[in-house]
Amino acid sequence: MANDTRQRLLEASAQLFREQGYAGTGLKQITTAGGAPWGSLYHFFPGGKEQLGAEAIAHSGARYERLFELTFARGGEDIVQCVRDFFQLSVDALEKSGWADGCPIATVAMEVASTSEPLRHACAEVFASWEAAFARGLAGAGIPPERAAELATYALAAFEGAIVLSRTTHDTRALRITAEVVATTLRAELPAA
Amino acid sequence: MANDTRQRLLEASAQLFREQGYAGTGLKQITTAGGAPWGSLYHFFPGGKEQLGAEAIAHSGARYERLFELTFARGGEDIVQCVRDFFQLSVDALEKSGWADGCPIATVAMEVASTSEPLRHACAEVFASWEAAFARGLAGAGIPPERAAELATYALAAFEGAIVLSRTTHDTRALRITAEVVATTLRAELPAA
DNA sequence: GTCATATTAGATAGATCGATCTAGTGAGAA
DNA sequence: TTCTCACTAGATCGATCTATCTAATATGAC
Repeated sequence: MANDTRQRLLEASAQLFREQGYAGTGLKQITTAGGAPWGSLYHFFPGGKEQLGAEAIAHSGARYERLFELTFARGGEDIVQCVRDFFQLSVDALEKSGWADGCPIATVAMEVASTSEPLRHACAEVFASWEAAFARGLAGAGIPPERAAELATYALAAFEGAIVLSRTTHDTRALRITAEVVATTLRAELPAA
Repeated sequence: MANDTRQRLLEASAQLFREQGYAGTGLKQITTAGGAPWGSLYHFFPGGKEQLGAEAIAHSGARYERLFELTFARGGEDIVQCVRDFFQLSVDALEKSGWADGCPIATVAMEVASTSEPLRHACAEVFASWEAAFARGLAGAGIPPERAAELATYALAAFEGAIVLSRTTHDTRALRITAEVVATTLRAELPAA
């Protein structure tokens, strides 16, 4: 068909929501950024802004999950180094984008937690998928599954919070420090080699 | 004077920004929630929404900093228990408020990081003040000042991220797990008793 | 080629946004 | 009292928001 308008709208939405949040991004801005005609927006997303939001969250979530798995797969056995690598990806992304590209959904997640149940739920599912991917990596390194799930939640929380701090302060210090402490903490949980 | 209109506007702003974010909160909603006449808003805050936002951030930040210091003071020597207590405060606040009261400024911080330099700076200052308060507590427990500053950044990041997860999932699990891991990590850094 | 459908085009509605303005009210100072 | 000034009241402005609507135009099936 050679028509990727829908995809462009989705990616423009994901990028803008990531930077400016949900309420702070207008549909007009999305169509402009996506190079899509206004009429197409409600054609592809008849549910309006909320549908666009939900799909953008899921889209960003799935892409980031692949990044998780790719990082863990590339790291092989050394799970601690994988964690460090993943933090480093965010360091690079923040610096490269001028502190715009933090977590793809955290901004929206906080905004909509008390204002839109469908969007909150979409965010919760994404976080759960990331936690699961993280937990698989930790379990693969020999940590008992139940403990791996707990540590995945912890590591994800530390990661998200470090992004909040680094993006706000325009300084990667929080991400770098948090990466080291989390890496050390996780190493201590690994089974004796 | 017996006129606390300005204060009511400030507190209503702080509460609404905390729940719904900056862009998602209208000035009309603020005056209504604060029981203040529309005309008063631009009388007390001639700088408009941005001034109101900056002052609300500083207001929330100072109040939360006192909560930090109060928790640390009450805990006496046992810094690890202080950390646990502080996480517990958030657990209680989230449950009591129906998952509305998370971090007082995180939602706004993420939103404005790429859209308003004055507001971003206000958030950065608040985070710095919390880190400093945290670091004082850790240093008071015998951790070398430089390391205390690092651990404060780490603990604050973990705390913020856990709030993001708990508020989004409507489950205090992330906060509870993160509190335990962080507490264990910090205990290992304390000088031998 | 013809027809049905998918997509685009963009005007428009109706609401709400932040901000400004003038007029009015009220309490305390002189 | 009378004056002054902090504060309130709320209409109003232009911009922007989401959403809907009708036409026009492509596109692919047959």
